[in-house]
Amino acid sequence: MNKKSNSELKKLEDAARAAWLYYVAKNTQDEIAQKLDVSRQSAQRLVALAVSEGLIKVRLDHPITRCMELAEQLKSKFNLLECEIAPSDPSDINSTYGLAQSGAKILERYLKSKQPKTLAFGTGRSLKACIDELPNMECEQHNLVSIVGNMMQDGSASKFDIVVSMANRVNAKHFPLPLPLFAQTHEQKALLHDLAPVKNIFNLAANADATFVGIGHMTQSSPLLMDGFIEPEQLQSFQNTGVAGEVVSWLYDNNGELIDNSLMQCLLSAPLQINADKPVFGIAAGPEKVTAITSALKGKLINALITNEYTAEQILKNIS
Amino acid sequence: MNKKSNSELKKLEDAARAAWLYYVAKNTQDEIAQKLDVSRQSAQRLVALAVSEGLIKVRLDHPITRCMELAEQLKSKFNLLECEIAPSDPSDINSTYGLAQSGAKILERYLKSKQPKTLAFGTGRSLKACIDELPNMECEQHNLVSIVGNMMQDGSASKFDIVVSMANRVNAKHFPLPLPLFAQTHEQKALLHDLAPVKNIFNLAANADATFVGIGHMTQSSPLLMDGFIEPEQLQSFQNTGVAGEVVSWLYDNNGELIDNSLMQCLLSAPLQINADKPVFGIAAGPEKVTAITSALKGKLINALITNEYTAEQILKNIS
DNA sequence: CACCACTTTGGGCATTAGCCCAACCGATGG
DNA sequence: CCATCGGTTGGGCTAATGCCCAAAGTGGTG
Repeated sequence: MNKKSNSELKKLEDAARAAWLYYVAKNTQDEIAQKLDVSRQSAQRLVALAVSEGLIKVRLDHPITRCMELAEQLKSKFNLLECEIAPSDPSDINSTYGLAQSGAKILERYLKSKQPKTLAFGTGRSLKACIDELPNMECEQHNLVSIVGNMMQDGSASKFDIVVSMANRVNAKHFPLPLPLFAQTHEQKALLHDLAPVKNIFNLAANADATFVGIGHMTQSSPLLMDGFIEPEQLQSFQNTGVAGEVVSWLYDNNGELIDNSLMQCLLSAPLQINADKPVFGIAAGPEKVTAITSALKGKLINALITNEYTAEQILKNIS
Repeated sequence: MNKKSNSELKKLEDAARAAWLYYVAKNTQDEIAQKLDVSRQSAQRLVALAVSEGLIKVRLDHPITRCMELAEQLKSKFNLLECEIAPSDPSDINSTYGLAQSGAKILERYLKSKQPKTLAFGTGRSLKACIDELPNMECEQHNLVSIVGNMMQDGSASKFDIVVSMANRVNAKHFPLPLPLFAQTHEQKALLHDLAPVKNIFNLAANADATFVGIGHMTQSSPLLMDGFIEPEQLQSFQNTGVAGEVVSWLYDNNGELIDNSLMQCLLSAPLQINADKPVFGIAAGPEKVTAITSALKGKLINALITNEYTAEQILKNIS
């Protein structure tokens, strides 16, 4: 995916120049146009390109009091190791702007460590968005481990594979889990889990310094359904049998108790490991996710949370 | 030092919110004003406050960033009209790969102008490499002038003659300087400089819209020595008498002061003309060149610079 | 070489941002 | 109670920005 043609790279370089002049040197687009000898409109396009290509990262460096209070409350209610709340856009509760930046900030903290760290990752759109907010870094000392299979049924790699795209960006050793999401049978599952590389990956994951997972919900827009891992009828049956959400595809009920059914018995994801001092971050926000997040917190499927102001408020309202 | 009154803190928080809505959630200031229930102007002030308080961090995630910063530093330290820094290959500090492209880009900017321009040129390998990076163009409106003799002692044309090979490529009117590098005597120099075509060329050069020169260093690989213009003993004596470098064969010391000796008195190159608004670009890079470039900058023998990242860093380290 | 499809360019225009300034507010002291 | 003063507010103006669209350029194909 990093295949950019030479002319595209050249253009990106110009875009970076333009963006630098614009954001860092505070030039107007007119001035940039002069300096790069292009028209004003082209300069504008270059700046826009730099932004849309993600060359420009904006970060807000202020502890917004309200968010900190919410974080504090959630931490104490659910005994969390960490909790980060991004501000919400009050007029658009569905917006997850900001979540990615907050997640990236946490990730960066681990990545910047000189000590080698092992970080484990689930899947999900929010998680992917965090990766996209990471700067390019050199982190050869760390290990990135996938705890959920990255193969689609047809053998292609999942487009939400976190570990690979993250490794591209931060240049760390990475261990994608070369398995589909579900096995066909119990026996196959046992077989696959007995493979040496898989055992090694699970072992790394079990001892990871931090784990980052998305939290899937069970409405019509459930990620499992959207990405074709389950059928609409299955989703319906999950909803009917009280499934509240999923974490690395482990389904759980309203109390966060893992559900044991035939599907789960074929699930190839690493078992969820929560131990006292290693954080397992759930990353999710939005009205649809509130129940799923609340339940995951109740069942201690996660012990750290990255969400936004709106979602945090709803979670606290849910349990009070 | 962080003594902020309560109301100031409150204001900062609003500023943070406004800035978040502006930069992260991409709201317009009007929308922010509505959401925070202030006037549009106040919203603008809040955003400006957040920026000036450093709450907003903009990062540009592209290798070119470093180059732009270095260029800015050099420009302000030496009061340069222009400065272009090409990225260096970190694993090979000697490589001048990229320098030629950067130089060609600047040249092209002048050549693309519809207005007739007069461009003056010294000699040098780096400069030649820039020419080789130029695309073929039709530039009949421009004049290309040589400010250094292109004749070898035996009457053949120097292989580094810039103006001729450039004219071949861009099809512009050109004025090679039909003189050797050095005259035999003062009298001969006066005679040659009095020739009408030479006077015309010097006149054009003195009023050139931009001048491009290489920067020669004084180690064993000095271009003057390599090309047979001076003898090893002369080089040795230059080194002993504190010659730091040369620009169009004008020798100068560590402070960029021109050196006056018998050889210089016979030098036929055009005098160096630096005036406030016409750039004289020095083009050079590499560890051997650092001292020569630094001195030329100090002495204002050049007022614009094209070099690479490594060299720029060394220059800045040299003078700090 | 002409043709078509696709991209890039820059003029024109509506929207947005930045800033000056007069009016206003509220605390303080006479 | 009023005068003063530092600071804040929002009207109004201009510069800057973002975007549409027609036109020019580019590259691939028969």
